[in-house]
Amino acid sequence: IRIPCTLCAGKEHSLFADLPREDLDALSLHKTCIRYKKGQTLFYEGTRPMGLFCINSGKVKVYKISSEGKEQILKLGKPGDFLGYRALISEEFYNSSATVIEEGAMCYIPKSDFLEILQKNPAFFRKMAKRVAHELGLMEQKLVTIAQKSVRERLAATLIMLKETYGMEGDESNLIDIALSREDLANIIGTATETVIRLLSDFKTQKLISLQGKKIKVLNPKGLVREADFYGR
Amino acid sequence: IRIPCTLCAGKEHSLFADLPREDLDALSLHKTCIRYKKGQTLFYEGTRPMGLFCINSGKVKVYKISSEGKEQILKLGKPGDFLGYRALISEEFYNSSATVIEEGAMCYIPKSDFLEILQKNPAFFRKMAKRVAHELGLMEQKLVTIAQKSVRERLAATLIMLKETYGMEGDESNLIDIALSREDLANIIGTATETVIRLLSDFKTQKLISLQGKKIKVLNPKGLVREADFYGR
DNA sequence: TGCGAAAAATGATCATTATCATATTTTGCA
DNA sequence: TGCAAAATATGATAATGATCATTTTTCGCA
Repeated sequence: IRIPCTLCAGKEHSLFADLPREDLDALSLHKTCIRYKKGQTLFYEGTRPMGLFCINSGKVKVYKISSEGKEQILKLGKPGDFLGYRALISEEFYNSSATVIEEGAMCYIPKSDFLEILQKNPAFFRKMAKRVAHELGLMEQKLVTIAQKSVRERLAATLIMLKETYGMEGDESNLIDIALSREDLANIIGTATETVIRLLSDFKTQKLISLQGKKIKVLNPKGLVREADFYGR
Repeated sequence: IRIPCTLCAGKEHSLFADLPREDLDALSLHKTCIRYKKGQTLFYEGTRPMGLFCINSGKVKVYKISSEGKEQILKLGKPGDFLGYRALISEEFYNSSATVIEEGAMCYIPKSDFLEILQKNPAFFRKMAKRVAHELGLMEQKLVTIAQKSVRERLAATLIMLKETYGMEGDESNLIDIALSREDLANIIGTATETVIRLLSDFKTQKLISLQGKKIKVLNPKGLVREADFYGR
């Protein structure tokens, strides 16, 4: 399953989008692509990064484990997304772990190849720096949300976000197409699993969502947005 | 009060530490340095950055205002620190505001000069990128702390951090030397002012800290660390 | 130096959410 | 296909922390 980066389906929407062909070839040269099953881990918090992951297919959660052993999900990765570049650029160990939540193929580009392209292509380096700076902004926003919004508001906001990012094509666009357990959802929001379950059935009662198995369908996006913002204050 | 960057006291500990003289001169060329009083604002969330701030003296809080109007402090700035580079590198508007909490002098380097040095000095650009990536890591850690630790634990951890960063020289090293109101402290931790006040007097009862006016003295750092980690779990 | 406003402190009460216990349902897989 | 384990669901209870009210103290400044 070794597809050259030049032919990768996710390329156009990725950070590699407008890399010149020779750079892409250089990155493809030593890369490996492996299929990962659900539950397998790409890298562990506290270890040294030796390369860059690129998600060809499947989905990944990136998370930290707190001192009490609880998992906090920082972001979700989908095809075309890169993982591990923060640690490469900051020259630190991984500060989070990444585990596959939907089986798929992951490419792995050795650190040296990636750093070399960064070095010799200033435009690409600027793009990476811009991305990291953007993500810092996102993370700051997430922090404020967790610090100041109620669990109910955060769940509503997360469902909206998931619908935007993982909504299916066409008429099923309201179906959130990602295999998240209630526990995962709780670990994104920063709450207990039971609380998520209760609030979901609340939202169901309010006809904001419907639950078909573990898949969640958003019936009333505007209503959810309202829940996310104030719910009546 | 216009000191050239080459002679600035904070330079050695700042991101400008090992810039060549000519670059420093170029950055000094059009910079302005103004005294700001407590309460004055350097920049507002949602506005376009036109330059880079450098704190010569005084202290600054960087914060976001949530939709409910509550303030969340993201970081504190001290002499030698830069503010506003995230937005310049990500090419976005400011996503936070910065207000002076202890009067002092702030230098302002026009965006164009800063970007020019970034462009022509790749080592400096790498250093800036490394810094932003490092800060992203810090912000992720803060998010986990807010999501998973109790207010008591977070307050203890914040006091430890403040002691490390703002402890005075010599024998008064346990005195936290920064003019933070109880409300500011609450806005760092993400809680209500009254809760901070109550917990502080708890810590005082436990002889972990003493309160002299608004200044806080850490009497038992190890005890505070224990509070920050588990408090008996 | 003293006044008024802001900040800090304290008390009482309430809401949200965590935790623990226990069904019930779903799912992976032998 | 069926069984055990995992995930989901629901209930009861407790704890944490927010909010509102009020008093006391501190501080800026005229």
